[in-house]
Amino acid sequence: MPELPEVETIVRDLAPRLAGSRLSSPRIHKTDVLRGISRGRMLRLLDGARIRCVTRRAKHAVLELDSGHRLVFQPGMTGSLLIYPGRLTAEQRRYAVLETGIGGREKLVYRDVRRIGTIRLLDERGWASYTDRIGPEPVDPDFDPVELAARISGSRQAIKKVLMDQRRIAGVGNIYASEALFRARIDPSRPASHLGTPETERLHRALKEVLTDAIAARGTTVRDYRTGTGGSGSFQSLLQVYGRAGEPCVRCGTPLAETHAIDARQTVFCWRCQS
DNA sequence: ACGAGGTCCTGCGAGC
DNA sequence: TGCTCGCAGGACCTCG
Repeated sequence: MPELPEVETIVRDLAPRLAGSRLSSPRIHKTDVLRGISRGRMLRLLDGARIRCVTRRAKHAVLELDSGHRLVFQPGMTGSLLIYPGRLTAEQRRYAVLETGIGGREKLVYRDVRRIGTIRLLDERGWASYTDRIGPEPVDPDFDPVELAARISGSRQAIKKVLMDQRRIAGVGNIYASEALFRARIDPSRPASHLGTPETERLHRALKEVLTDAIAARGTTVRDYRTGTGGSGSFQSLLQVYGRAGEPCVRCGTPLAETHAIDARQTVFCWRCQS
Protein backbone atom coordinates (compact mmCIF):
# COMPACT_ATOMS: atom_id res chain seq x y z
CA MET A 1 0.00 0.00 0.00
CA PRO A 2 1.83 3.03 -1.21
CA GLU A 3 2.89 5.29 1.61
CA LEU A 4 5.80 7.72 1.47
CA PRO A 5 8.61 5.19 0.79
CA GLU A 6 6.66 3.40 -1.91
CA VAL A 7 5.72 6.58 -3.75
CA GLU A 8 9.30 7.84 -3.38
CA THR A 9 10.50 4.62 -5.03
CA ILE A 10 8.00 4.94 -7.86
CA VAL A 11 9.02 8.54 -8.46
CA ARG A 12 12.75 7.77 -8.44
CA ASP A 13 12.17 4.98 -10.94
CA LEU A 14 9.97 7.03 -13.25
CA ALA A 15 11.53 10.49 -13.07
CA PRO A 16 14.52 9.87 -15.38
CA ARG A 17 12.35 8.04 -17.88
CA LEU A 18 9.50 10.57 -17.96
CA ALA A 19 11.23 13.94 -17.71
CA GLY A 20 10.99 15.66 -21.07
CA SER A 21 8.45 13.20 -22.48
CA ARG A 22 5.38 14.42 -24.29
CA LEU A 23 2.00 12.86 -23.52
CA SER A 24 0.04 11.56 -26.48
CA SER A 25 -3.37 9.97 -26.99
CA PRO A 26 -4.25 9.76 -23.31
CA ARG A 27 -7.15 7.50 -22.38
CA ILE A 28 -9.11 7.28 -19.15
CA HIS A 29 -10.88 3.96 -18.63
CA LYS A 30 -12.42 4.65 -15.24
CA THR A 31 -13.69 8.03 -14.15
CA ASP A 32 -14.50 7.38 -10.51
CA VAL A 33 -10.88 8.07 -9.51
CA LEU A 34 -10.96 11.59 -10.96
CA ARG A 35 -11.30 14.43 -8.47
CA GLY A 36 -12.40 17.91 -9.38
CA ILE A 37 -12.19 17.45 -13.13
CA SER A 38 -14.12 15.72 -15.89
CA ARG A 39 -12.63 13.09 -18.17
CA GLY A 40 -13.01 15.32 -21.21
CA ARG A 41 -11.25 18.29 -19.71
CA MET A 42 -8.44 16.16 -18.31
CA LEU A 43 -7.86 14.51 -21.67
CA ARG A 44 -7.76 17.87 -23.45
CA LEU A 45 -5.23 19.25 -20.97
CA LEU A 46 -3.02 16.17 -21.07
CA ASP A 47 -2.86 15.53 -24.79
CA GLY A 48 0.39 16.99 -26.12
CA ALA A 49 1.57 18.20 -22.72
CA ARG A 50 5.26 17.83 -21.92
CA ILE A 51 6.46 16.46 -18.57
CA ARG A 52 8.93 18.79 -16.94
CA CYS A 53 9.75 16.56 -13.99
CA VAL A 54 8.31 13.96 -11.62
CA THR A 55 8.25 14.59 -7.89
CA ARG A 56 6.70 13.29 -4.71
CA ARG A 57 4.60 15.09 -2.11
CA ALA A 58 3.28 13.02 0.82
CA LYS A 59 1.81 9.87 -0.80
CA HIS A 60 1.31 11.57 -4.16
CA ALA A 61 3.33 11.10 -7.33
CA VAL A 62 3.31 14.42 -9.19
CA LEU A 63 3.94 14.89 -12.91
CA GLU A 64 4.77 18.54 -13.40
CA LEU A 65 3.81 19.66 -16.88
CA ASP A 66 5.20 22.52 -18.96
CA SER A 67 1.74 24.08 -18.96
CA GLY A 68 2.05 24.65 -15.22
CA HIS A 69 -0.47 21.94 -14.47
CA ARG A 70 0.35 19.04 -12.22
CA LEU A 71 -1.01 15.56 -12.76
CA VAL A 72 -1.27 14.15 -9.26
CA PHE A 73 -1.62 10.44 -8.57
CA GLN A 74 -2.52 9.20 -5.13
CA PRO A 75 -2.21 5.41 -5.42
CA GLY A 76 -4.30 4.66 -2.35
CA MET A 77 -4.17 0.99 -1.52
CA THR A 78 -3.68 -0.72 -4.83
CA GLY A 79 -2.54 1.85 -7.35
CA SER A 80 0.67 1.61 -9.37
CA LEU A 81 2.37 3.65 -12.10
CA LEU A 82 4.15 1.63 -14.74
CA ILE A 83 5.82 2.09 -18.10
CA TYR A 84 5.17 -0.54 -20.74
CA PRO A 85 7.27 -0.88 -23.90
CA GLY A 86 4.45 -1.09 -26.44
CA ARG A 87 0.87 -2.10 -26.92
CA LEU A 88 -0.69 -3.30 -23.70
CA THR A 89 -1.45 -6.97 -23.27
CA ALA A 90 -4.86 -7.98 -21.93
CA GLU A 91 -3.31 -8.50 -18.50
CA GLN A 92 -1.65 -5.07 -18.57
CA ARG A 93 -4.88 -3.44 -19.63
CA ARG A 94 -6.78 -5.11 -16.82
CA TYR A 95 -7.34 -2.54 -14.06
CA ALA A 96 -5.73 0.20 -16.16
CA VAL A 97 -7.36 3.46 -15.17
CA LEU A 98 -5.34 5.94 -17.21
CA GLU A 99 -2.95 5.26 -20.07
CA THR A 100 -1.00 7.63 -22.24
CA GLY A 101 1.72 7.56 -24.84
CA ILE A 102 4.99 9.08 -23.65
CA GLY A 103 7.00 9.02 -26.87
CA GLY A 104 8.07 6.18 -29.11
CA ARG A 105 5.90 3.18 -28.42
CA GLU A 106 6.08 3.45 -24.67
CA LYS A 107 2.97 3.79 -22.54
CA LEU A 108 2.60 5.16 -19.06
CA VAL A 109 -0.21 3.41 -17.19
CA TYR A 110 -1.88 4.15 -13.89
CA ARG A 111 -3.33 0.87 -12.72
CA ASP A 112 -5.57 0.49 -9.67
CA VAL A 113 -7.45 -2.65 -8.71
CA ARG A 114 -9.69 -1.25 -5.97
CA ARG A 115 -9.63 2.35 -7.16
CA ILE A 116 -9.37 3.86 -3.72
CA GLY A 117 -6.68 5.96 -5.33
CA THR A 118 -7.31 9.34 -6.95
CA ILE A 119 -6.09 11.41 -9.89
CA ARG A 120 -6.13 15.20 -9.94
CA LEU A 121 -5.01 17.77 -12.47
CA LEU A 122 -4.23 21.03 -10.72
CA ASP A 123 -3.09 24.39 -11.99
CA GLU A 124 -0.56 26.48 -10.02
CA ARG A 125 -3.15 27.94 -7.68
CA GLY A 126 -4.94 24.65 -7.20
CA TRP A 127 -1.66 22.95 -6.36
CA ALA A 128 -0.65 25.69 -3.93
CA SER A 129 -3.82 25.35 -1.93
CA TYR A 130 -3.68 21.57 -2.13
CA THR A 131 -0.14 21.21 -0.87
CA ASP A 132 -0.69 23.85 1.81
CA ARG A 133 -3.19 21.57 3.46
CA ILE A 134 -0.63 18.79 3.83
CA GLY A 135 1.86 18.69 6.69
CA PRO A 136 5.66 18.75 6.47
CA GLU A 137 7.70 15.97 4.90
CA PRO A 138 9.15 13.82 7.70
CA VAL A 139 12.23 12.84 5.67
CA ASP A 140 13.08 16.49 5.05
CA PRO A 141 16.27 17.55 6.89
CA ASP A 142 14.36 20.47 8.42
CA PHE A 143 11.90 18.13 10.08
CA ASP A 144 13.28 18.06 13.62
CA PRO A 145 11.85 16.93 16.98
CA VAL A 146 10.57 20.45 17.69
CA GLU A 147 8.60 20.39 14.43
CA LEU A 148 7.20 16.95 15.25
CA ALA A 149 6.18 18.12 18.72
CA ALA A 150 4.47 21.16 17.22
CA ARG A 151 2.53 18.99 14.78
CA ILE A 152 1.29 16.40 17.26
CA SER A 153 1.05 18.10 20.65
CA GLY A 154 -2.29 19.76 19.97
CA SER A 155 -4.26 16.54 19.71
CA ARG A 156 -5.61 14.20 22.33
CA GLN A 157 -6.19 11.58 19.66
CA ALA A 158 -4.24 8.36 19.69
CA ILE A 159 -0.69 9.05 18.54
CA LYS A 160 -0.98 6.47 15.78
CA LYS A 161 -4.00 8.19 14.28
CA VAL A 162 -2.29 11.57 14.56
CA LEU A 163 0.81 10.29 12.73
CA MET A 164 -1.42 9.15 9.89
CA ASP A 165 -3.21 12.50 9.62
CA GLN A 166 -1.85 14.01 6.40
CA ARG A 167 -2.64 17.54 7.55
CA ARG A 168 -0.20 17.09 10.43
CA ILE A 169 2.58 14.98 8.86
CA ALA A 170 2.92 13.97 5.23
CA GLY A 171 3.12 10.46 3.90
CA VAL A 172 2.76 8.23 6.95
CA GLY A 173 0.17 5.44 6.78
CA ASN A 174 -0.72 2.36 8.75
CA ILE A 175 2.48 0.41 8.10
CA TYR A 176 5.05 3.05 8.98
CA ALA A 177 3.06 4.54 11.85
CA SER A 178 2.93 1.06 13.41
CA GLU A 179 6.61 0.40 12.78
CA ALA A 180 7.80 3.79 14.03
CA LEU A 181 5.81 3.46 17.25
CA PHE A 182 7.28 0.03 17.87
CA ARG A 183 10.82 1.29 17.26
CA ALA A 184 10.16 4.20 19.62
CA ARG A 185 8.54 1.89 22.22
CA ILE A 186 5.39 4.02 22.39
CA ASP A 187 1.87 2.68 22.91
CA PRO A 188 -0.07 3.47 19.69
CA SER A 189 -3.18 4.37 21.72
CA ARG A 190 -1.46 7.02 23.85
CA PRO A 191 -2.99 10.48 23.39
CA ALA A 192 -0.56 12.48 21.27
CA SER A 193 -0.64 15.40 23.68
CA HIS A 194 0.60 13.15 26.50
CA LEU A 195 3.95 12.39 24.90
CA GLY A 196 6.88 13.89 26.76
CA THR A 197 10.02 15.30 25.18
CA PRO A 198 12.07 12.06 25.40
CA GLU A 199 9.26 10.10 23.74
CA THR A 200 8.80 12.71 21.03
CA GLU A 201 12.53 12.61 20.35
CA ARG A 202 12.48 8.81 20.15
CA LEU A 203 9.49 8.94 17.84
CA HIS A 204 11.17 11.50 15.64
CA ARG A 205 14.26 9.33 15.27
CA ALA A 206 12.19 6.18 14.73
CA LEU A 207 10.05 7.81 12.08
CA LYS A 208 13.04 9.09 10.13
CA GLU A 209 14.84 5.78 10.42
CA VAL A 210 11.95 3.57 9.40
CA LEU A 211 11.10 5.75 6.40
CA THR A 212 14.74 5.95 5.32
CA ASP A 213 15.20 2.20 5.73
CA ALA A 214 12.02 1.52 3.76
CA ILE A 215 13.10 3.81 0.92
CA ALA A 216 16.44 2.00 0.81
CA ALA A 217 14.51 -1.29 0.58
CA ARG A 218 12.31 0.13 -2.22
CA GLY A 219 9.17 -0.04 -0.11
CA THR A 220 6.92 -2.72 1.33
CA THR A 221 5.07 -5.09 -0.97
CA VAL A 222 2.30 -6.82 0.94
CA ARG A 223 0.23 -7.42 -2.10
CA ASP A 224 -0.36 -4.94 -4.92
CA TYR A 225 2.39 -2.38 -4.55
CA ARG A 226 4.88 -2.35 -7.41
CA THR A 227 7.87 -0.09 -7.92
CA GLY A 228 8.10 2.13 -10.98
CA THR A 229 9.85 -0.71 -12.77
CA GLY A 230 7.19 -3.27 -11.91
CA GLY A 231 9.21 -5.04 -9.23
CA SER A 232 8.41 -5.69 -5.60
CA GLY A 233 9.79 -3.84 -2.61
CA SER A 234 11.69 -5.74 0.04
CA PHE A 235 10.88 -3.96 3.30
CA GLN A 236 8.14 -6.51 4.09
CA SER A 237 10.88 -8.84 5.33
CA LEU A 238 12.06 -6.13 7.73
CA LEU A 239 8.68 -5.31 9.26
CA GLN A 240 8.75 -5.80 13.01
CA VAL A 241 5.04 -5.51 13.86
CA TYR A 242 2.82 -4.80 10.85
CA GLY A 243 1.13 -8.01 9.73
CA ARG A 244 2.81 -10.00 12.50
CA ALA A 245 0.03 -10.25 15.11
CA GLY A 246 0.55 -13.31 17.31
CA GLU A 247 4.20 -13.69 16.33
CA PRO A 248 6.86 -13.10 18.99
CA CYS A 249 8.11 -9.57 19.54
CA VAL A 250 11.63 -9.26 18.09
CA ARG A 251 12.70 -7.46 21.25
CA CYS A 252 11.15 -9.42 24.10
CA GLY A 253 9.49 -12.50 22.61
CA THR A 254 6.00 -11.65 23.86
CA PRO A 255 3.34 -12.50 21.26
CA LEU A 256 2.40 -9.30 19.42
CA ALA A 257 -1.07 -7.97 20.17
CA GLU A 258 -3.66 -6.68 17.70
CA THR A 259 -6.40 -4.11 18.08
CA HIS A 260 -8.93 -2.39 15.86
CA ALA A 261 -9.78 0.23 18.44
CA ILE A 262 -7.70 2.99 16.84
CA ASP A 263 -9.45 4.47 13.80
CA ALA A 264 -10.96 1.03 12.99
CA ARG A 265 -7.58 0.13 11.47
CA GLN A 266 -5.56 -2.91 12.31
CA THR A 267 -2.85 -2.00 14.78
CA VAL A 268 -0.20 -4.51 15.83
CA PHE A 269 2.00 -3.75 18.82
CA CYS A 270 3.87 -5.27 21.75
CA TRP A 271 1.92 -4.54 24.91
CA ARG A 272 5.06 -5.17 26.92
CA CYS A 273 7.62 -3.04 25.04
CA GLN A 274 5.21 -0.26 24.04
CA SER A 275 3.80 1.25 27.18
C1' DA B 1 -13.27 22.58 17.11
C1' DC B 2 -13.08 18.10 17.66
C1' DG B 3 -14.21 13.19 17.48
C1' DA B 4 -16.74 9.18 15.90
C1' DG B 5 -18.42 6.61 12.31
C1' DG B 6 -19.92 5.76 7.44
C1' DT B 7 -18.56 5.54 2.47
C1' DC B 8 -16.02 4.42 -1.64
C1' DC B 9 -14.09 -0.02 -4.45
C1' DT B 10 -12.83 -4.95 -5.57
C1' DG B 11 -10.38 -9.28 -4.59
C1' DC B 12 -9.65 -12.68 -1.56
C1' DG B 13 -9.96 -15.79 2.30
C1' DA B 14 -12.81 -17.73 5.83
C1' DG B 15 -16.70 -20.27 6.81
C1' DC B 16 -20.82 -22.95 5.88
C1' DT C 1 -17.34 -27.69 -4.52
C1' DG C 2 -19.57 -23.43 -4.65
C1' DC C 3 -21.54 -19.89 -2.55
C1' DT C 4 -21.91 -15.67 0.66
C1' DC C 5 -20.00 -12.59 3.73
C1' DG C 6 -16.78 -9.54 5.74
C1' DC C 7 -12.46 -7.42 5.66
C1' DA C 8 -8.54 -4.66 3.83
C1' DG C 9 -7.59 0.67 3.71
C1' DG C 10 -6.71 6.58 2.92
C1' DA C 11 -9.21 10.29 2.44
C1' DC C 12 -13.29 12.63 2.72
C1' DC C 13 -17.84 13.39 4.34
C1' DT C 14 -21.63 13.99 7.73
C1' DC C 15 -23.42 14.07 12.19
C1' DG C 16 -23.35 15.01 17.12
